[in-house]
Amino acid sequence: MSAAEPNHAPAPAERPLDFIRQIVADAVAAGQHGGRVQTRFPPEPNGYLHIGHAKSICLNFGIAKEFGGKCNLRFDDTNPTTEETEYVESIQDDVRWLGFQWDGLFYASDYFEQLYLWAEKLIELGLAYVDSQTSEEISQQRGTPQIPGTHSPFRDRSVAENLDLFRRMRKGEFPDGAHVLRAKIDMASPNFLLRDPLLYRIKKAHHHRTGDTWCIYPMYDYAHGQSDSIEQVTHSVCTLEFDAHRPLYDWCIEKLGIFPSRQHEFARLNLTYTVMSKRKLLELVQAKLVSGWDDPRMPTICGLRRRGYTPEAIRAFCGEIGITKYNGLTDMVVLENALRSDLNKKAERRMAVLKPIKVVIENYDADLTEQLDAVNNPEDAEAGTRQVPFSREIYIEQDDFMEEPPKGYFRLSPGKEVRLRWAYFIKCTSVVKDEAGQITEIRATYDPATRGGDSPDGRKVKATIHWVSANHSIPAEVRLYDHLCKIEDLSQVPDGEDWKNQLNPASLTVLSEAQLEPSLSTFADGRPVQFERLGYFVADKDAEPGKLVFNRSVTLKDAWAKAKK
RNA sequence: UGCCUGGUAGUGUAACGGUUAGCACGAGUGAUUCUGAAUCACUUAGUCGGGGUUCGAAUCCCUGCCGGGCAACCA
Repeated sequence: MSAAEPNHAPAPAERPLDFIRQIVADAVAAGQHGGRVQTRFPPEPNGYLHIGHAKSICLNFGIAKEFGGKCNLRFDDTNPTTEETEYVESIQDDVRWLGFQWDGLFYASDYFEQLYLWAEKLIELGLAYVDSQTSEEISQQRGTPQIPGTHSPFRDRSVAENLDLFRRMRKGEFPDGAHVLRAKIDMASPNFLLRDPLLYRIKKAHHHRTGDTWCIYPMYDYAHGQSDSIEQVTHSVCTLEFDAHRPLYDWCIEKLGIFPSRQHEFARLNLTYTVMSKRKLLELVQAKLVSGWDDPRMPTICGLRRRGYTPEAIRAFCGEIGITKYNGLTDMVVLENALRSDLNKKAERRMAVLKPIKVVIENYDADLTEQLDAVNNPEDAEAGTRQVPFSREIYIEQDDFMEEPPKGYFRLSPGKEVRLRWAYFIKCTSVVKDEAGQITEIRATYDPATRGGDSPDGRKVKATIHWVSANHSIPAEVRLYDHLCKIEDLSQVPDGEDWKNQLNPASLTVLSEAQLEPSLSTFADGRPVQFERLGYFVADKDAEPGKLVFNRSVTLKDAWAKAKK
């Protein structure tokens, strides 16, 4: 590292370099590849991106940016049976939305011809052969961790025969599964991936980009490193499970004598109370246990976006969690705090009553409506003020009234006085109940001298509560979200047990009776907003004319809720 | 049982053989407050165990324990 030249050094990073960035910094300092840095983000278009991908995106694009390099977006589309254009498009949307712009946009399928030619080269070098066994036979010969594998009876076919068969595989002369191309490495290697790994398989499937041009497709291990090499990727960053693949990655590049991209592995992100596997997320979508990939409970980028997460919050989160090889479990509150911290600065405040109960202010003129000034964002003077209508009948939150308050309860109760935010002090005089004994209405009086919320006599109230004017408020549906899963660590679900049993049945609560202050109608455009004392919210796309729908992005911290536990 | 990896407060991380082992989140206490929010201050708590090497070890070596990964014609 060069703390060497303090004079014209850029602002020092607040954080020390993570081990990947350190590797890059060392390479640059050593003048490797002339100091050029090239990374890539290589998703397979077989699902939507999730927050774990965001970690990788921030890393790869971040490195390129910080070291004056470039980062490509490359679709790893070597398996036509699982990949779709829908995913290609969503991935591009999500990467852009996160705030990154790729330099090159590529597909592994762009390289099929080159990859094929290199496969012929491996055959000619005697390093690859066509195996005509079934997958079961090949699998059985692979051996076990303790027992070496055994050679395929086809392992010593001549170069000419291999070449002929491989070319005919390409031409489509054989059905799926009839032959595969394998590398000839070492059936006794302790690393299974070197026990003559498959390079190509026959798949007479329609590819989302190459159509029916090909009927043989390269395997990941054969395609990935060579694609990196073609793009002159200097640092190929991937997750830990590919660690064991590195020797094969290096083997291909070395035998082919092509640009030496190098692979480095970091730990993937795990978050509490959610799932982070494309397979499981797809399962949720297909089983309709969520409304889609963008269900706000999903940890997908589009789900988080719909939930009200901002790119800034996600990027800040990714910067906070660090990059290591330790396979940990990050607490969901870290993500939530990243959002709170971003939105606290930029979300305007409004009042909304989620579970309303009516309050009648007995000494307030029934014909009167006042417009009261309210601050839009105490954290941002630029946000200005607005006017909120006040009248004799208002709604407050059911949770803000208790007929028999427990110790430590500051809010409204019989005989107690609270402040209505930006309005008046009110004191509860009585309650009205129905036959069942349910409170249907709260009666109160207000103190005209406290207009605006300040008491001239200096008397204090313990609580300030939010409210809306019953005659002016607009109804809305509000959706509250909780953890997708009941348990913290989904990886602890034993094999053979359905992980879906751990889904949280209370992950979605729909409140259809909410009442909003009138100015909230202008938030239908999707700007984030804080409902005072409740949390951050965002309008949902399900809204229709006359029917607003808001999603709760995240609650505010709530010391009272915590105290009650 | 083989190979590869990893193990620092509750959680996520920093330390590059040389500080009283730092930071963030959480938790707790207090101040402040027209959001039980935010903000501010303080407190809490850690090098997986055992051996070695060294003047000095979280760091290097050995060993044990624990976690993760690896035997798809998936990526």
